[in-house]
Amino acid sequence: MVEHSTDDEVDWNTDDEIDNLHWSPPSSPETSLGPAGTTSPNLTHMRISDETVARFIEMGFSSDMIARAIDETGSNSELILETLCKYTTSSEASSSKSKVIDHLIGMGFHEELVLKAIQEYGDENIEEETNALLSYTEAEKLCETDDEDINMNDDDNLFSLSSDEEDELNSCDEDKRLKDLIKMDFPRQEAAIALERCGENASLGEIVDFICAAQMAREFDEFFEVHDEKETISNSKKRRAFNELPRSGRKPNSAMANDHELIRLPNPMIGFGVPNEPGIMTHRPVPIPDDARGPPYFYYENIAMAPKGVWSKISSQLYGIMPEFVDSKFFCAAARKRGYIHNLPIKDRFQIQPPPHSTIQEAFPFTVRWWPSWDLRTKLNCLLTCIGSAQLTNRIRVVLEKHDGEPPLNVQKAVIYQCKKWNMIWVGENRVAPLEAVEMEELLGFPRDHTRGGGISRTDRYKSLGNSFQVDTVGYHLSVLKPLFPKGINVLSLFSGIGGAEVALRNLQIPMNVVVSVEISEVNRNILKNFWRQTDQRGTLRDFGDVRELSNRIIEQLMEEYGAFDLVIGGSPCNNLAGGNRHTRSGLEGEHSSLFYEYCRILKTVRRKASEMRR
DNA sequence: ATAATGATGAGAGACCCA
DNA sequence: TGGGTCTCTCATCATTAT
Repeated sequence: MVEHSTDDEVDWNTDDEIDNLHWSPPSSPETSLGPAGTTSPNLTHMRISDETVARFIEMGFSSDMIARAIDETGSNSELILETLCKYTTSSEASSSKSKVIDHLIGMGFHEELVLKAIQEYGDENIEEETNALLSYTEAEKLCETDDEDINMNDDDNLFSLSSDEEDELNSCDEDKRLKDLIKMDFPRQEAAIALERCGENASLGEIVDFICAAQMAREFDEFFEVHDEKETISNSKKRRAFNELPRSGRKPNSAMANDHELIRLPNPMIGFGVPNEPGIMTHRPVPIPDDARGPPYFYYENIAMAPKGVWSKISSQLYGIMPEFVDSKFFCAAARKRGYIHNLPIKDRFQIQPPPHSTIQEAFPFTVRWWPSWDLRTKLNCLLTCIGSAQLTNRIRVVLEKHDGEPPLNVQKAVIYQCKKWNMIWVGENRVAPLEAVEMEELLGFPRDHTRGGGISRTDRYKSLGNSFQVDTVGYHLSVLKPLFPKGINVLSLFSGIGGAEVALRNLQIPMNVVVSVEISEVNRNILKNFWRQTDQRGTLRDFGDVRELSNRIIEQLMEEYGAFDLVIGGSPCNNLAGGNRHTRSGLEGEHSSLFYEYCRILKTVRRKASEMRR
């Protein structure tokens, strides 16, 4: 056995094994490793006893919250309990005012309103602040509506609202169309909005269609009691505000030069809320525009950490709806930071039961025996498409075996760096290993062996899993569809992959009457077909290869054959957006990621055809 | 011919501290 | 508040093995 080394004695730069293999992180290895990002303190290694932790868990607090409370208060169990209670009652886990501000701004509220709310309610209670902000927003909407109502009453000519001379030139034609619509018994206000939204070139039929779609959408919203009718006029203003106003002046951003670089990620990344965490919202801070309301509903997904400007561009192409950024670490034991743009209601979401294990140790109990006390991870990083090499795990074993007992800090740091980088877990004494595919399936919420067999190679299996949805996260968002479609749902699933959307709907027990799936990979299509057969689905599964070959005509034919789609769901390729891509991170216009525009094309075709069918 | 393997950083947000 | 540092990221490609 090699003699124990001190930190000073170990020189990684002169160690042939280490130096040649680029073990150490690029920055200074002397800095202490602290829990950050997706990692949090391992409860079993904290200063308080396991019994105390177990007692808190029995009391219903999540391990994440407990870890955070310990972080903040130290080892005094009474203080920890007090802090935990504060979390649950005050809905605020962060003591930092700036974090609160960032979080609220990340939700989509304007900074001015956030500061006002903080001033009135302090920075301790996000729930009250959220309510206050919603009140402000509602009040603002009412003012805007009133203003426009007054203007409209003051002058019968709708276009006297605008000082823009160009509008006035067109006012005669639009005025005639407005009168036509009123004669058709449409409310004046709705007709005016429709005229404004559809533009001067829209036919009367298209405007009528717009109004019908808006009315139908409102009926759904009323069902969920999430929408105030008076907000309609202000939507376009809200959208402009969302896209154009600086979202915070507190943190100057060099990239704020244009409109497409203003969307910021919320911290914590919980979107409109996640189970077991404070801050669940029942109203969107920025309402969905009339022309984007469902049905049909749509749900779009891509990576959160896309290059600057990408999400603004995506949002602008999808009716200006604000993305909901969620990290799946709040749903399972692995991080997955993603943005979702959808027009689903957000009230009364529920989690698929049973929920997944929330820590690595709970998900993979066999690792606990081998997990060293100096590896504080409780959550894995994002599951990617590649795994760590066998050689790397061997090097780690060899180096650790040189040290009897706990290795020196710099060795620990180097090992942890590699474990985090390659998402490896402890499977034996001094032995780490990348996740097995079946373990990734479990973390992502798929049935065991969902991707196993049927002709897929091991490499492709990892690739498919790395590209997939986290089922529980998506399922939580889709759960609101369950009461809406008790008799089943027609789904258009684009970029289906291994069928994350389908698995989520199945877990939610929402019957799938028809699923039209579009997926370029044959092995992935086969995986979905196998799932369909294996789960005894009664509905119809149709599959297509390339989205570019799904012409508008084919879409219309499918809708005539099966009826309108109720949900269009999919995440377009992220290859050209992902941070791990060294070669072709060319942004949304890249070879693969530009297929996003196919999603938009298909969605618009589906919505247009659906409205025609309604008529 | 197909599958497995290992080498290949930059970009951007989070965090820390003066 | 701003600058420095830490941290993480739905990957691609050439080479080697099967």
